[in-house]
Amino acid sequence: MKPKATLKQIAKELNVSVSTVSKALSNSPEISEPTKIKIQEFAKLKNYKPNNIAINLKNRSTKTIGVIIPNILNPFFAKVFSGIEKMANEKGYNVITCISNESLKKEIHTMDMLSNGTIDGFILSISEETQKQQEFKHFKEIISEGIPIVMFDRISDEVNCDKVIVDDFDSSVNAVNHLITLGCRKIALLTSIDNLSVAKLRAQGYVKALNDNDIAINKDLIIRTDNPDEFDFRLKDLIDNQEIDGIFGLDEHASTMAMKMAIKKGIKIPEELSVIGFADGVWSRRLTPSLSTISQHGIEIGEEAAKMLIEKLESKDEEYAYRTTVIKTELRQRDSTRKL
Amino acid sequence: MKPKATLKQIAKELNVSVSTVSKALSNSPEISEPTKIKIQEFAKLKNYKPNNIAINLKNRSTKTIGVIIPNILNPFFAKVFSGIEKMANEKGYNVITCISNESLKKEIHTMDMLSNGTIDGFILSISEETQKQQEFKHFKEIISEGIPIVMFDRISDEVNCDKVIVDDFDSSVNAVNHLITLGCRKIALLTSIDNLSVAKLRAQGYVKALNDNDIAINKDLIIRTDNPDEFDFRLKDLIDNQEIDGIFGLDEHASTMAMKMAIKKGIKIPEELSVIGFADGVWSRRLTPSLSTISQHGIEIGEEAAKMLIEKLESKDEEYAYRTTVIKTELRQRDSTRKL
DNA sequence: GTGAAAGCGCTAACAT
DNA sequence: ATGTTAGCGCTTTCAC
Repeated sequence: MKPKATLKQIAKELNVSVSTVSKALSNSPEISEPTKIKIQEFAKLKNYKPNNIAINLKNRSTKTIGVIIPNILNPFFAKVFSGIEKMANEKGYNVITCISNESLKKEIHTMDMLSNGTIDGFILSISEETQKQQEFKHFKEIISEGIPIVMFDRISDEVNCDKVIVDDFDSSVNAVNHLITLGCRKIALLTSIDNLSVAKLRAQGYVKALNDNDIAINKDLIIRTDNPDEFDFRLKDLIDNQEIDGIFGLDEHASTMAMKMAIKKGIKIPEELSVIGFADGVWSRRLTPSLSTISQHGIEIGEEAAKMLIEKLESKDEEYAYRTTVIKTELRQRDSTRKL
Repeated sequence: MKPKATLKQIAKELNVSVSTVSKALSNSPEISEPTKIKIQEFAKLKNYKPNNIAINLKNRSTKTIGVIIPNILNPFFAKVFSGIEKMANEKGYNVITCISNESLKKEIHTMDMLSNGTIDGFILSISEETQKQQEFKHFKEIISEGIPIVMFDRISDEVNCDKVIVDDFDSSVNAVNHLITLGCRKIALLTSIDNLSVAKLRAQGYVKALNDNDIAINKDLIIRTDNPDEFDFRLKDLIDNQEIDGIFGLDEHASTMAMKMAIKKGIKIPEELSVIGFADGVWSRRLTPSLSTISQHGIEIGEEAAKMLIEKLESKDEEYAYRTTVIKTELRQRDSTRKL
């Protein structure tokens, strides 16, 4: 194992000063061609790589973004993450990733660990526990320390920062309207993530669409909980005892469990029951029948968030207004909904 | 936005020297109680956090692990990643993640970018392109620079380093034996990732199991390709024209597409056809019927890889033998295979 | 008990 | 064209 080459060593071996080496390697015109070439070749020979840590210390910037994701096993977050990583890389930034596991404590701990010079800014989606407890002090503190934050998907109006969101409300109105156009009148609203801000917005969209179409809200067709087990239990009851012709699922668990139970009961999809759900990733296509989805363009969300953060980091403006970008969803009609 | 507190500033404001502040904050017994308390309280007031970059420079260690993952949208890798992140965090390490996107060039570029002091070691799974081209020079170089690597899942025998793998061969023998026990005799072998080392091992297991049970290999029941479109095309042909009673899928695309096409053709699963596939994540449970899988314990793999790397980083032994850990898989019987 | 000084590896303003 | 110096923020040895 060769010892790592440093400017100092190279300088000594070549009998020049450290600054000469530094300048030669950065191709400064101050240095004469012959010495430049000599130094550059020697450096290559020694496999010299400038120590990034030293450069970071000097620049007081790390070109590194801290990303905090509630749960990487959720394909939506995986997509957003890959968008962030892609954009960051293009712009020459690295990405330190932490998974909050929906825990407020881990979120706070992570931000504390990284906000000491390790990263230049954060991109994050608020953990479930944080949203439940409405505890946002840690975000505000970080921002007041001059570290910019970009929030995506699960945001808080209480925190002043850049945001990238999905038009959850409009998407839902649109999706439920689509079900109604297909002839559905008894549309169930199902969610197992009711504690999240996005679920609330989506549920409001459902109400709006029904109202607009003069369809009465039937509470018996609505399951809103944040407990998957309770959800499954109530879902079974709903499928067994209620008559429905449409399902609007606010999360993947809700829509897929509903399809599974309906198929088990012998209900024909889409002939007797149309299903639309929020979902990401490749799996909705693999179901039989494939699931019609509201797709959230996670990669774009990630790219946009990274772009926003990097722009902020690289702008010298102290006065930089906070922006909120909305990424439109797309209704992907597959085989769980009838064709018009 | 408050200016960041540094030792120097605190020292000046308190009319003491930098080293006194440093010692006081690290609770050194050299400093008298009163000054210690004064300094510590003032530091807390100013929200002082020691600059990590400076500490890294001093220690010539970053407590950061570089992770390179071929594709985070694959739930297996997402699981491994979450295992790595969890263990790293417990041990006080951060994780810089890059996605190679199955590209050799990106893999090389990433390793080059990070091996300049940014990270202490790597955990990675080799990209598809790298495996195809059998190009491993960059790994060897990094190792010769003294930066340890732990490879997982997709590894190369050519590279000398710690490894964490799955017992792909044995798992396959076991899974195919299970199908045979269920009475299957015409078992299809399906894969759309045939270029990967793991697929080759899994295919060998299939052959072994058939041989052991004196079942002749029927080439018409085997699809091995690395092109999903070609796979789908050949799969349709196979389902339409061959008689099969079992399917062994080496990747998620293969098993799920096979189930989808079989259901479409009216074949009853599991009554007429049993399906087992390698798969991770929650989705195999959501299919109808739910898919019986060989589950790879991705989280454990990640945890083990992180543990290995950190042990290596923290051991002063120059002579540290390379280890290969095998994580056993588990056959999860669900509804796509008959019960005995 | 406190402080001065050196040094981690690098850059850049300022000599020579 | 090359070298000297200072400094990024911190720790640590050595003086006082």
